Amino acid sequence: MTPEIRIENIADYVGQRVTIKGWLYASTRKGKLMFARLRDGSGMTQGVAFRPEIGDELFETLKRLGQESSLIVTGTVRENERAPGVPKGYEISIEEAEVVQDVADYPITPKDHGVEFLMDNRHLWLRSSQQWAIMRVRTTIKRAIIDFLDNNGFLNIDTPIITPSAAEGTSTLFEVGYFDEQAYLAQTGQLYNEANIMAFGKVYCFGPTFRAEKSKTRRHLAEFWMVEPEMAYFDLDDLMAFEEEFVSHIVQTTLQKRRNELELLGRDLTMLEKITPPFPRISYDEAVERIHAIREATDDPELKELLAIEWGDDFGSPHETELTKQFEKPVFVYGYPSQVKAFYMEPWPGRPEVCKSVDLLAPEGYGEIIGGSERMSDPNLLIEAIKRHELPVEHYQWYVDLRQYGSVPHSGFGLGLERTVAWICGIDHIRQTTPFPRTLNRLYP
RNA sequence: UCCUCAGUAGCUCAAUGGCAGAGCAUGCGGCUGUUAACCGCAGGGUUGUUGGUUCGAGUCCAACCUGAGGAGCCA
Repeated sequence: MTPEIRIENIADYVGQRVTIKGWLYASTRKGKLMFARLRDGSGMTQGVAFRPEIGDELFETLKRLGQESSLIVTGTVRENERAPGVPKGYEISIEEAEVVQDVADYPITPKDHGVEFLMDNRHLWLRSSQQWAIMRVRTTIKRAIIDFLDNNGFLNIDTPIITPSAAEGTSTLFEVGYFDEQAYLAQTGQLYNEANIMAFGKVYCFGPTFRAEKSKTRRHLAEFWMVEPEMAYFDLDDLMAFEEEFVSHIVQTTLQKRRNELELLGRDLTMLEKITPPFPRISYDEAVERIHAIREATDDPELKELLAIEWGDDFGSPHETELTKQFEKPVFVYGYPSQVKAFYMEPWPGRPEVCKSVDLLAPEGYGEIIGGSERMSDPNLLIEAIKRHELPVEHYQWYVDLRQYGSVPHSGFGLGLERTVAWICGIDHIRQTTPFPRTLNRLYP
C-alpha cells in the first residue's frame, strides 16, 4: 500500500513510491517519453512516463488523455532540477495510472485568451496556475488579518448585511425587498461597529459588502470583502500606528507562507520585503502641493489635464497613482477636507474645514487600500453633520445615542481585501482576486 | 453616465473596397528531458445584428448589441 500524498508535501517523499490523486494540467510528448503536468489542488508537479518502462498499453492511454482529465497516479518521487512545478524541482515517475475521467475539448488551452472568454469560463479558469496561486494568497491574507486582530484583543462581532438605509448616504446601494419595506445590502458595517466597541472595546467585522455604483475600472467590484476594525479610546495617531503594524503583518506573513505562489505570479518580492513600519505620513495639504509640483514637472499634456486639482477637491485615481510613485511603502494621507468625506468624521481641532480622516495608499500605483478616520464623538456636532448632509435624523437616532451614553474618542478603518490581494500579488485587475467576481457587466458564472 | 478602442475558425489574431488566412487547440504519423516543445498531414467559417453606399463590403456609412481600457464614485 503506497501512501497517498499531496503535491505540496512532495519534497518529504523523495525516493518513495507514492500515489497522487489529481488532474492532468498539461502534457507534452517526445517519442517514447512523456511529461504529464499534474495538479492536485495543493500544488503542481511533473509526471514522467517512459514507454519501455511502463508498457505500450499504459503509455498509449496516458498519451491520449485530454487536458484536465482526472487521474490517480502511482510512482516514485525523485528530485530533478529541470522539473517545473509548485514546488519545483521534483517529479514522479509514473508506474501506474487510473483514469477517473478522460476529458475531450477542455476550453482553456495553454495559449493566450481574452478577458471575456476567461471570465465566461471562470469556473474552469480557477484551475489555471496563476488563478490558483492568487486564491492561495487570498486565503492566506484573510487568515493573517484574522489572526492579527484576534491576537491583539479584538472581538469579531458580525454586522448586518441587510440594512435599513444608507450608512454613508452617498454611494449607490443594492435594493432588496424586505417583507413590506425597502431595504439595502450593506456597504459598510462601521456604524454598527461603533455601537459594538462601546460594549466590547475593540471589534472587527469581516465579510462581503455591496456597492451598486456603475464603476468600470480595474479597482472596483460590486461585491467585495472588507475588514473593518473599530477601536474605543483611539485617536487618529493611534489609528495610523495600528494600521502600519497591521498592513506590515499581512504582507510579511504572506511573503513567508506563500513565497512559491508569489514567485509563480512573477511578483517582485523585494518590494514586499520593504513593507515594514513606519509608513510615511503626509497631510492632505502637502499631498495637494506635491501633486501641483508633479503637474508642473510633467511634459505630458494628458497627464497635466488629469492632475488638475484645487484644495478642497478629492483625489482621483490619477492623483493617487502619481503620489504613490514617490514612495516605496504605503503612504498615509491624513486630514482631508470635510466636504469630500463622510459625515461622521471628527473635525480637525481649530480647522473645521478639515477632518481627522486618513487613507492608506499602496505603492506601485495600487492606490487606496484603506479608508479610515477618528469618528465624531460630540452628539450635537454629529446631529448638525447629519442635517448638513440632508440625511434623515430619525434613522440615525441610535447612532447619536452612542454619543450620549459614555461617548469616547474612537477610530476605525476599512481595508479592501481584493485591492490588498491585487497589490500583494502584483496583478493589474481586481477581478482576478476573487473567485467569482461581480462587476458591472457580469453576474455569470 | 461620459470618452476611446474592439467584435473574422473552439481560442488568439491577420487580410490596399477585388479568391476567407495563420498560429494554437483537435485527429493521424514521427521524435528519451519537455518547460506555451518541435516536424509532417487533415478537418474546421452565416466575418456581432439590422439597414445603406458600391459592379463588388470582413473592409466604407448609420443605428443597435456585446465586451475592453479610462474618467467620475469609492475599499
